[in-house]
Amino acid sequence: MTKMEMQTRDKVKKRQGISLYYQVAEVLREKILSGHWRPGDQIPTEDELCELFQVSRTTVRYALSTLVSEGLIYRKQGQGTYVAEPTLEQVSPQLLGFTEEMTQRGVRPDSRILAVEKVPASEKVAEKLHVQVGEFVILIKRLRLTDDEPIGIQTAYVPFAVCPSLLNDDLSGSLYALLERKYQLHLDNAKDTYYVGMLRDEEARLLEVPSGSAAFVVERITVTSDGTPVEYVRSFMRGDRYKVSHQLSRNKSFG
Amino acid sequence: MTKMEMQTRDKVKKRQGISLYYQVAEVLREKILSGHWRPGDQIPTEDELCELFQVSRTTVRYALSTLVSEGLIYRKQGQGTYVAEPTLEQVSPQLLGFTEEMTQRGVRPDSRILAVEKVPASEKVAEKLHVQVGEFVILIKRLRLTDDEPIGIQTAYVPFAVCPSLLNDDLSGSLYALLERKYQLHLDNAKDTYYVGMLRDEEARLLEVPSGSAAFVVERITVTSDGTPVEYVRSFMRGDRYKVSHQLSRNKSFG
DNA sequence: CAGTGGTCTAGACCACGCT
DNA sequence: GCGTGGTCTAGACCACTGA
Repeated sequence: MTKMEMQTRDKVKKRQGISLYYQVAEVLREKILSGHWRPGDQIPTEDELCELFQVSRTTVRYALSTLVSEGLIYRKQGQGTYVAEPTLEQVSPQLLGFTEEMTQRGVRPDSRILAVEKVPASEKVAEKLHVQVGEFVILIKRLRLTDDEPIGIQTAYVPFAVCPSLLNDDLSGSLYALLERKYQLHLDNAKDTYYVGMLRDEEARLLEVPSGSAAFVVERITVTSDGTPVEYVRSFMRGDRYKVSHQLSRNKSFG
Repeated sequence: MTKMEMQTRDKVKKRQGISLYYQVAEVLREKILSGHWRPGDQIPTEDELCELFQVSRTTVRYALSTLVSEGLIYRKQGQGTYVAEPTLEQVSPQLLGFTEEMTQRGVRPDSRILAVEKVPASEKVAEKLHVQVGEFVILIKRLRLTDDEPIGIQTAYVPFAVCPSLLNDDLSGSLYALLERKYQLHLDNAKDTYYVGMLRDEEARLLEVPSGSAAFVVERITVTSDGTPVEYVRSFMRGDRYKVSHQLSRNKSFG
């Protein structure tokens, strides 16, 4: 397998507050998800990446570590770093955001922001997030895409008190990355509920399916290590294209 | 919360081939698991750990990163590093049959047998059960009810070789109970896949919903402890009444 | 403001897998 | 031997938190 070349000398420099390792990871992630680099390919060595991006080896290694943890690449000591096989289906009961889930499935996630607003919590949202009715929450409504095809519409609610400046953040990417990286929240677990729903006219139009089509609905409440709910999200996924798998075990833990 | 002190100046030096960061992590892990440091406690700062172990900050941070990924500690920028709450029940979702699941949900399960036959495995069934195409399997098709209301139609396939006399058994109750008690199979785990499907005329009639209604489809492959698939079941549940919940947990690796 | 973790540099030497 | 990733140093500056 030939080593992959970087075509462009990608500039990664002090782009307003984005860390270098994050930018490096971004570029490499794109190479992989776009199919520019394919599973099994060896990517440039760490020294080459240092040269290409004009950053230190520590920075390159930190970027690579994040990609390893995402399952996109793996390292072989004494040999090189390689593009991993895409994980076919999400089987582990691991809590992943949309961006992370799709990356792990080996498709390229994207999103279009439909709405970002500060709104008073409805009764339902208040109950889910353990806040008072009328208390401010941030609503984030996004159209989600995989490989440029619309796959679902997600409406997330985050307590305003938890991250007041979220309104100013770039919400086109991973919300979880923001919550963890910028707001230092320690997401711990979530409860997912799956059921069948119906798409209304506008939703169907956005998802490019006939009005009245069935949707695979996912409701999730995400809580941090100290038990605080930080996100309630309802996702209407295209019923014809989305599925979820889980591993269940019989063992009643300790008979 | 008072900052925890290190009592001993733990030696971490070139212990034959064990890396420094690993030794540092080992010592800290022991402090936490032994209860010497308790959840919520702040551990020594990175600079203090450098001093204590006489290693560089990079090494300390790498050690801490491994503990973060293990969920033992978490960091708060500008504040410190703290011992995490132990993860309460990281038990993966429990594998239950229909009868067990509904009993646990507090409703009365019942079923009507629609068909029990010995049939040759189709290509799809053969693949799922790891048998040869055409090899005999037992098909069990049942209408499932809760509190006397039809809720779903289940079609299960069990390799004939696994329990040849299943045809003579009473299949109106729990199949899992039969497999475990009578056939001494040790059911271990299953993979569930959920997606949206469509009900055909006859299925809709049995479920007492309009033809063409959406169904919540569950596909399950159940395997025993030795990895043998013993059941492949596809369930068309009423989309208007059935939902499934799962607990997911975050296990960040890096960041 | 001082103190914390977050990011980053420019080196160094080691352990490993190949030829 | 040579090139790879693995480990490690001794600094530096930044961003965030709390008093």
